[in-house]
Formats: sequence, C-alpha cells, structure tokens
Amino acid sequence: MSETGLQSLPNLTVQQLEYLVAATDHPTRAAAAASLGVTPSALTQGLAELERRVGLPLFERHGRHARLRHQVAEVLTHARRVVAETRDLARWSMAQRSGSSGLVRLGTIDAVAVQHRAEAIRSFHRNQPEVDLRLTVAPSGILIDGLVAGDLDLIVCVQPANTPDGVSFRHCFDEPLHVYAPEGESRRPPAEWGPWVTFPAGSNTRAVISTGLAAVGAPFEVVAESNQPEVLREMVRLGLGWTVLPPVGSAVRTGAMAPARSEPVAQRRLVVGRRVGAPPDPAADALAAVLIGPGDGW
Amino acid sequence: MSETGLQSLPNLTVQQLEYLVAATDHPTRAAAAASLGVTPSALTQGLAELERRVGLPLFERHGRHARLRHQVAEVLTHARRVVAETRDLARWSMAQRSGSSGLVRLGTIDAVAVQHRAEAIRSFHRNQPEVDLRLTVAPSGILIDGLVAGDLDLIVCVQPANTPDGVSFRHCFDEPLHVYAPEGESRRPPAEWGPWVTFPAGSNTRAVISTGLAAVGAPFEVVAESNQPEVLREMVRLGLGWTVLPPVGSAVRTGAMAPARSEPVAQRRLVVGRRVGAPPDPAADALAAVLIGPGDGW
DNA sequence: GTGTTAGATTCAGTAAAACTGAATGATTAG
DNA sequence: CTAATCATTCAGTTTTACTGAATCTAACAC
Repeated sequence: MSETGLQSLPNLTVQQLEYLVAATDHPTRAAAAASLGVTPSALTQGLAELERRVGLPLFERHGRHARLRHQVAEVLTHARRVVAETRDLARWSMAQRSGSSGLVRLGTIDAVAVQHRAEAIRSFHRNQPEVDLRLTVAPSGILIDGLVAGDLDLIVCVQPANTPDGVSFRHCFDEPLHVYAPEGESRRPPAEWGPWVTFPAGSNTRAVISTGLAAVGAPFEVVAESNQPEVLREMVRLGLGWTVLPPVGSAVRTGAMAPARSEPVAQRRLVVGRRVGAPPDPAADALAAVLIGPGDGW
Repeated sequence: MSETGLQSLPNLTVQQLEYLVAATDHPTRAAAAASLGVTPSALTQGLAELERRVGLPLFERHGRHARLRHQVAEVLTHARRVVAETRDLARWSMAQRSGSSGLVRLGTIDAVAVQHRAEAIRSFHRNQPEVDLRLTVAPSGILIDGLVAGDLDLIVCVQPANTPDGVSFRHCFDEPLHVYAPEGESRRPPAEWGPWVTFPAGSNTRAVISTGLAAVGAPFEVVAESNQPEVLREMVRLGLGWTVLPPVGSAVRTGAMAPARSEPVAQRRLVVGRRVGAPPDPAADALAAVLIGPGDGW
C-alpha cells in the first residue's frame, strides 16, 4: 500500500522513447523516421515533446546533425531498456493472445484425472508444451470453491445440486454408479442393502447416491466415509459395508469386485466449470475443448 | 544501426502503467485514483485503454473488486519496473536541471590545473560534491579538439591564433613568460640566447614564445621539445639549452631557478572555452564562473 | 560568389486520446 | 429494503499526436 504521492512523473510514451532510440541509431532523422513509418515532422515533434517532458535539452547541433548530449546517455539507456522490455511484453502478450502459451490451473476430481480424461490431459500437455498446466486433484466441492475464489481456471467436477454464482458448467459426460456389496451379500433385495461406506457428507456424489438409493427403496445408513474410491473399495472388501461407486476403468488395476447389480443405481454428471467473470483465455479454452470432447467450444 | 522494423509496439504510457500499479496496490480503485490525483473515471478509462493496448484482459471481476488476473503478473512486473525506472529518471533530470548535480568534463592545461586554478577547482569540487567533475589535462590544441568533438564541456587553454568554429572563448587571465637560462649563461644579450628547449611545434604557447623572442631580437633554434614544463625546466638545469616558461607558483616546489630577465619576454592569454552549440548546463556554468573569477556569467 | 538539394523544422489543420463531471449500474452494509 | 459506496459509462472539453505543406538551414556543385 505504498503511497505514490503527488510527485509528477513525466508522462513519457514508449513511442517517444522509441523515437529517441531510432534517432540515435540512424545517421539522419529522415532515416529514423522512415524506419518507424512516420514522417520526419512527427519525429521532430515527438523528440521535442520528449525533451519538454524530460525537462532537459537532449540534443545539440553540429551543423546539420543533431547529436545526443553526452549528459543524457542516461536517458538513452533508459529508453533502450524500456523499449526492449516493452518489446518483450508485446511478444509475450501476443503469445498469450494466440493461446500458444500461458498458465492454466486445472482442477479435477480424481476419477477424471486418473481415468476418464487422463489421456486427454496427457496429450494436451504433450502437444502444447508452452502452456504451463497445473493440475489440482480434489473433491468437487473444493474444486468449485477454488474456481470461485480464482485459484483455479478450469475444473472438472460432479455437477452440484445448484450452480453457485459466478460459475458456469458445461456437460462433460455421465458416469454410472453401481452398488458394490461385500462378498456373499450381493443377492439381497434393495430394502436389505447396507450399511454403507461412502463419500463424506456434503459430497456431490454422495447426494446423487442418496437420491438413487432412495429411488430403489434402499436404506442409506452410513457407517464409514472417505473421499477416496480406493479406500471405499477396500472397506467393502473388508466387509465393513456396501458402497456405490463408478465402475473401475479397465486401465486401472482391478480389484476383481463385481457390482451387485448389472444396472447402475444412479449416475453422476461430470461437468466442466469456468468462471463467468473470467476473460477469454485461449489456453483454457483449448483445454476445456479437449476435456469436453467433440462439440463446439465454450 | 539496428533496423527496428515495422513491428508495432503498443504505445503504452508511463501514466497507464502507474495506474496499473496503483490499482493493484490500493484496495479500491477510488483510493488508487485519489492517490494519483485523478478521478476514478480517468482511472477506469486509463486501465481500459491499457488493456486494449496490451491486447489482453487484465482484470476479472469478483463482486465489486476487479482482481488482476494471475496470468498478467508479467505485465504488473513490467509496469513496476518501468515506473520505478522512470521515477529514477525524473529524479536524475531534476537534479540535472537544478545544476546541483550532473557531469562536467573539464579540460585544462597543466599549469591551470596544478597552479593557477588548482584551488578554484578543488573548492568547486568540495562545495558541489553532487557534480561529477572529470578533469582532463592536456595541451591546448588537444583540449580544443576535445571541446569541438564534444568530448569536453569546458576547457581552460591558451588562446589560439584563430578561434575555431563552434567554440567561444572568454578571457581568463594572462600569464607572463620568462626566459630561463642554464646556470652561468644568464647574462648574455638576447641575440646570443639559445639554443632552446620548448613546447612542441604546433603548441599555442610555443607560437607566443616564438613571437616574443623575435620581438626582442633573439634567435629561436630548438634542440629539444616537451609538453611538460617540469621536463623543460630539468633540461635547462642539465644545460641542454634555454627555455621560456611561466614563473613557478609559490605553491609548487621550486627548483630555485631564476629568470634570466626580470621582465617577461612574452605573455600567453589563458581563456575559458565553451561549445557554442551546447545547451545551457548549470553545472558547467557554475564551474566556468569560478574559473573566470569575478565578473558576470557566460 | 550563386544555385541546388536534402535535411530538419515550423506551421496549419485534423484525428485521436485523456480527462472531468454527471449519470447509471452494481454491490455491500445496516 | 434502503442507503451508501464503488465502479463504470457517457457526453463534452482540453490536450496531444500526427500528416502535409511551407520554411529554414546547411552542405555541395558550379
């Protein structure tokens, strides 16, 4: 919170500094003006304005030539530095604009990162190495909070019951949720299912599961919780209770556990989330497109 | 002679970058605008213009706040750097303007630096430590060349026969030139003076000496040359020949050599030289005034 | 010397930009 | 809900930057 105060900075423009550099780098002002694509008149006036703003005479006449005063080598140094930095900035912003570069902070739930979109993320990372891609894996609620707070640019999460303000979701894909029972208990009717090990309270997936079980008449007594599907699966194997999970992808090492029913008891909707206030970000757009799959852009 | 080409640099102004810095350093834009002494409206429009010129959206809305996008940290870095550098430049130019600081390249002949104006130069250096004073000691001809070429700002030299273009001289003081003879030869008449050890051909002082000796009817056969009075003096002591030199100042370690005549055989005019094309330079003006002594300025 | 030429500057006039002050929209606090 | 604060937009004015023409100046030829 530094107080800038009222000290007036000379309102130099990059263009004026560019004039100065060009004027010193070219033998005549006409040549310098031509190299900048302006008339000699503009160059003269621009340099005069620069002199006025710096408050010091910059040139001295030697015949027809106007030499830079040795005292103002500092000004020239400043000019060269600013021009170079601005050129860097321009190049950087152009790269940003074209989307060939930039920073994208992606957040996904674990199943998406390790299973459903693992290959998409990997190939994006490989094909666009200029994009600094940072991946956060967390439960949907935390992802959404991060998105709202501006800590994430793009998330793939389970669609929540109500869309929070400032966020927009696009459908990504639906994932079936199957009932898994401890060994030997699979053949019970829904009314006798449970008890359950499942995601913690507040989890979007848990809400979907709760609704799905109620629809088939199953009770939903929860005896253990975890955010990690692998942990829930292990609990089932240990006989702690039943669970509802998406099927294990073929790519993942299967624990050889079959669902208690062939039909899914529910399905969760995976969505890609963006901040509505966020300005267009080509890199994030490109990644979002990859994650959503075929279809038009955002 | 680098070709800047036609690549268009965004015409950023220091003020716009200052807006950006202030906007990020203050909690609200109103406060930022107040700190800069402009209306919030100006700040908004200025930042919008900056966004347009950079070509990237810089902010994103979070409720009422407009946060800087994390992607544009580079722009902010650039802005801070340029603002800081420009502030330095402004401070420097102000110091230059006020004359309390700056660079003055002074050139003098040796007698002036070590004798006639040694104390003046020393006290100027002591009283105005902000001025970066660089002293070059050389023969008059070289000093004048340096002045014309712009390598020196101010010189004290022997007045040349004709004033070169682009230089203006002001009278400083006149210095008598006495004849010095090797031990035991002092009492000869002028027609038997010599041979001589003196300044090299082309030297202004030598021209003065030559004229002076001719006026009293002395021959001017030169057997040895040096630009350094001490060397000439030593040559005389060694019996190599006669010489014509200014009297040794009391402050200088005297070699206890008396002139062959009490009246000077000639006198050289010391002048202070400036470039006519040179813009006003308060520091150089002050030093010139000290060197000339009492009298009006340049 | 005179004339010629190219470079640099000055002088209109015009287009762009920056600012102020008022009006509008949007968001937080009570 | 109301009020207050903040941010933005809008209209109008002042400032600034540019082009093109005219002017001035220095260098060069003759």
